[in-house]
Amino acid sequence: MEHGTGSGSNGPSGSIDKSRVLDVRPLRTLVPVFPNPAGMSSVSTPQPTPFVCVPPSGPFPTGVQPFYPFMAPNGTQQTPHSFQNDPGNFGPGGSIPAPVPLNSFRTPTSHENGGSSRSKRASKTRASRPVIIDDDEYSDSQNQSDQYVSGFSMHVTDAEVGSSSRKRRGRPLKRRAENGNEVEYDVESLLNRFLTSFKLKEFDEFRRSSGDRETTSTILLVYDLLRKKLTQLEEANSLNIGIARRPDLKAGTLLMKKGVRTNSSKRIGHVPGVEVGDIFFFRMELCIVGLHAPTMAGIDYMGVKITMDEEPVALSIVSSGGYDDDGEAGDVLVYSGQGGVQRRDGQMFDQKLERGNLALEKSLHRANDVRVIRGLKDLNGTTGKIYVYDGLYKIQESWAEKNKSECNVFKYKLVRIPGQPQAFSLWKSIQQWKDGTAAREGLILPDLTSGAESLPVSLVNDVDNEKGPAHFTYVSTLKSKPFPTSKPSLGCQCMGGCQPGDSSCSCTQSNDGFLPYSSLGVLISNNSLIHECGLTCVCPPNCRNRISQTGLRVRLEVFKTKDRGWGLRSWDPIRAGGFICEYAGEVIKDDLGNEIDDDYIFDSTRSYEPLEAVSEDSSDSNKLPFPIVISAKNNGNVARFMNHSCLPNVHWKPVLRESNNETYLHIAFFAIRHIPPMQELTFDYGVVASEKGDQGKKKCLCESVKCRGFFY
DNA sequence: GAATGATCATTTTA
DNA sequence: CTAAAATGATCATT
Repeated sequence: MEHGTGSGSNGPSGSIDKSRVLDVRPLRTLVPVFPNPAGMSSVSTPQPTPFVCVPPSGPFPTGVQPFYPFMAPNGTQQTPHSFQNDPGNFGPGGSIPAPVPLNSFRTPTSHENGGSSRSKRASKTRASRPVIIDDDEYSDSQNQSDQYVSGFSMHVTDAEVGSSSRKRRGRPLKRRAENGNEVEYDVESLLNRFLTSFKLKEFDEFRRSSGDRETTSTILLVYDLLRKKLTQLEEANSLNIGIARRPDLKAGTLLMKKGVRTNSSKRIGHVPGVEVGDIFFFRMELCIVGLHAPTMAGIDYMGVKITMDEEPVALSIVSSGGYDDDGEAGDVLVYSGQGGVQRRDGQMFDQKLERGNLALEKSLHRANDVRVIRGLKDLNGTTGKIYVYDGLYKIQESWAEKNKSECNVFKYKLVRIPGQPQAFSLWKSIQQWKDGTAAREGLILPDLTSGAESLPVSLVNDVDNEKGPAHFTYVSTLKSKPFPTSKPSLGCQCMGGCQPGDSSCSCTQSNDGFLPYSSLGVLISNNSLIHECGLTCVCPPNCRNRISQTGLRVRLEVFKTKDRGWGLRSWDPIRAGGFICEYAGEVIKDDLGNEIDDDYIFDSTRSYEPLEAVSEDSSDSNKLPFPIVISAKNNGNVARFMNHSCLPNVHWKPVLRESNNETYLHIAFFAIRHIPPMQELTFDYGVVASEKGDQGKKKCLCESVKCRGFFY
């Protein structure tokens, strides 16, 4: 059966000439199907697209056949195993197969009502369902309903509405409903506050269906805020519940329901507002920016009209990173199809050529671009994944293999389109620098801190001959002078480290009742001041509330920039809220009125644009208690190399550590957004009060869209 | 046929 | 390790 699939009916040559397939570029002719904002090609950006508007000469020009499964484009047989066992998908005896009929794929309606109308309907469905719980359940779950009061619940929960078999009996319980509504209002109003302050209330249909850089970054920021807030609330409540919840999904659902998403109209090729190399930490993040719509499935696809018929084409895949064998350069990916395993009992079946598998097969023959998102193990977190957008690939071939259970599994070989910025391959290089199998080009010093930090910091120059920055003494922490406190602090008594939801922890209380860091050590507090545990606290050094005291957590490198002197960047990915470093140096007195002539100054008294328009502070105690000016000219750490940007990816927070009658103030830097490896770390130096005139003003080279043109 | 409701498939996350 | 989660495609029904 190796033959017969192609020859007779496949046109003159009997095999597909790959170059011709590529030459035809069938999908270019489909451009009208994917309306895009002017100037935004839906197809691979680096490719020249001179004939975008050429009318189609037909859906299947000569030499390009309709779909034959498992025929490689070059005509070699890629069908090692028999498929005729599956009469549903293949024609008898290996003749022309009959895949799932194309008309079974629903026509996507015009893009404007495609996504949004459906989601409207979904929410209507939910809202209209009665929430009725019988008396027994109510009394049984008295405790639970108390949790709703103290904790949070978005609405009177999908879980109850969706899965309870008891929901139709009994009368609605007012009290329960009220409780639920009250709580719903809390999260609802929280969300509304976010949306208002980020001006997402009047999020228009255009930005919803097609994004841009600012839109995606705002949406991701709001998602992160919301997710963190839900995490915080949930953790504080976990003593009561003790069940794992999914703040990532809940935050996503809330935003989706509000229509706060972008690129909701599906498209082939790049997604506006998402750049090759961007990283994500949750599948939901991929959904809300439209990079990959399914929340769980690994293959995203859409129906594409081809004259009368419609066929699915693949849009993007998320590789889980488990069993992919990639090429040496990281530009090849072998992807396994979906299905074939019963989730309940783990029983395996042959995979079927339907859904995503069929779409990939079609995309192989249509030669359209497929976005690839690489899922990698997060070495920092224990279980988490990092998703790297690795740009566009083309499917080169497909075949089927038998797995251990003797079931057919589809395999798709994807090859990265050349000319795109480095993404996944960069990760591979970095790994090699770390394990010593490859040398970092331009390396001057393996560790400029000479062991002063917990991790080495490389000094690298791959742009010119400068051998390093001017001499300074590396110190890992601020020589902070204690400030007297009004109230003596005894410190907390958390022997095993501070835990969320512990109302007896005095450090938690100082932070408005919530620990400012998540279990992964990521900043989740929005307060403008962080109270960490101090000398008199009994908790151990690895306490979650001592993040800024525990030294570097990411592998940094000081590097020579093209035009801004030395800069700082990270070999490791940093998630939003991740701790980077503190600002070390000497606290300098400015009250003598001395002019500070120093390029290594941190000055908390400058005015800063608030990062979050939403202030969570409940009291004045969370305001910066005293101004601080730090010089890192003679003594400093990596922070002194961080350049200014008007659109920064790092921000600072004042951190207080109290002990007895003294308070130590430190300045800690955290990631504003997810930062991919090797992206320069920058923060906003702030603006000097106007009465000081233009002194110290410098021309800004940050090149961001928000650039003020100068900095201090 | 169109509109709607119900179910299913997917796999990540804690 | 297991359970639970959300979306969108598909199926079923009106």
